[in-house]
Amino acid sequence: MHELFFESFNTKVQLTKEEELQIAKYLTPKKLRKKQYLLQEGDPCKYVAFVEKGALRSYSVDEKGNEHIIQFAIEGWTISDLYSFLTDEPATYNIDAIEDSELTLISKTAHEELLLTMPKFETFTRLNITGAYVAMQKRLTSIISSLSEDRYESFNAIYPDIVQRVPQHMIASYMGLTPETLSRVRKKMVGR
Amino acid sequence: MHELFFESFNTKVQLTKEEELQIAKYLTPKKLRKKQYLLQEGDPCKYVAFVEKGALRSYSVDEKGNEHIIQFAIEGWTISDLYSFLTDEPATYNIDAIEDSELTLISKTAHEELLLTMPKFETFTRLNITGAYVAMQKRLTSIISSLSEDRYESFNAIYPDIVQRVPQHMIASYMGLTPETLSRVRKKMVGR
DNA sequence: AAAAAGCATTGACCTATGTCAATGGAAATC
DNA sequence: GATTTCCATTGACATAGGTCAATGCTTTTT
Repeated sequence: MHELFFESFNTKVQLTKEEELQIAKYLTPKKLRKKQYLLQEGDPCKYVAFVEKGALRSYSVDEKGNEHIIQFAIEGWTISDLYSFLTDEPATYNIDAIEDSELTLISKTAHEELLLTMPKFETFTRLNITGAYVAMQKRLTSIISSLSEDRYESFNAIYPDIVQRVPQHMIASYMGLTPETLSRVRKKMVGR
Repeated sequence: MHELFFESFNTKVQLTKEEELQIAKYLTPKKLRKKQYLLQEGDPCKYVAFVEKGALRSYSVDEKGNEHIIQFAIEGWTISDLYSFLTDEPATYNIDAIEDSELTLISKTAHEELLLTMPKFETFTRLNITGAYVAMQKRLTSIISSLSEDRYESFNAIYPDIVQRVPQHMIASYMGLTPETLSRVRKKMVGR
């Protein structure tokens, strides 16, 4: 239990066995079946979830009922509605499982206590959020400056595993395109 | 010197006078004239800059020579090419001054030493990056799910000061639109 | 095994945004 | 104060992407 979580932790900040045990007390394992929600829009987000196994997505739903995928998370990734988690405001995103999944949950109180008592946890958190920030900035840059064709190509190059595991219309949603448009973009690319 | 920097620091993490003096040793003031570069694409990003006065932008330039603004930074904000700063890779963004500006710079070595020696600096850094992450996620969400008209309206509501100070074509660039399109969007909005 | 649901593709058509060029005014520079 | 540069706007036209509807295939459910 929590194997991958600690593996990931140790590659960023090295822990002793005692520290691992100390942190483990604050962690909750959770299994989620495909399509089950971890979080629904309007509820406060109570957890940060680390994916041990499976795949999840966070997404918003607009007035017309269209879903817009904000983030995918597969093994080794973290997912949450961070704004809601930090402020206790109602979540603006939904999070659900794309595949049957196993998670390591960190509750808000656990998160706060760990930050106060374990400097290494704060470092781990800082490195995680920094990495997420840099990744998101790259995504933003490509959205405002690249053609959809190039964006799909680079998504394929960076996340081939996600392309394999996730239905194409979700990739389209993540890219801010309709499924039809992504289908046509792909068709155009085959030629070359 | 560094007044605003410490004011901002203290609202996030309270410092003693001694700690302020300790940190101040690592800070460098810098003035930048309008249009001067703080960073040019290709150079390694050596600083994180806190804006004491003035306004800056970071932007990328695509193959066609079009500029795409990634971020604005006015008084109290921080700007950098974080990926380049952390990895020493060549910067992919340019940063320049939109107005004559005064900055507080933190060099890479200063940043590293402060993180190692001052837990409060790590907390400050973590809170900053977390806030920046949440803000950027909101921007991303609105780009992939809102009409340009709504996006401009909400940009106006959130950053009225930037709209006042920055030429409209830069707002367009930030929104991923051409100046012509933003001009038309605005025209359509006047009616209502 | 049969039925239902989910998914990718395609066509016809529509809308938003981009491109290019011209204009006039404002601001910066000399 | 004159000149130049920068900037926002507008028109005509081109293109990317969205919408709606139909089809056939695959996966899931019963």
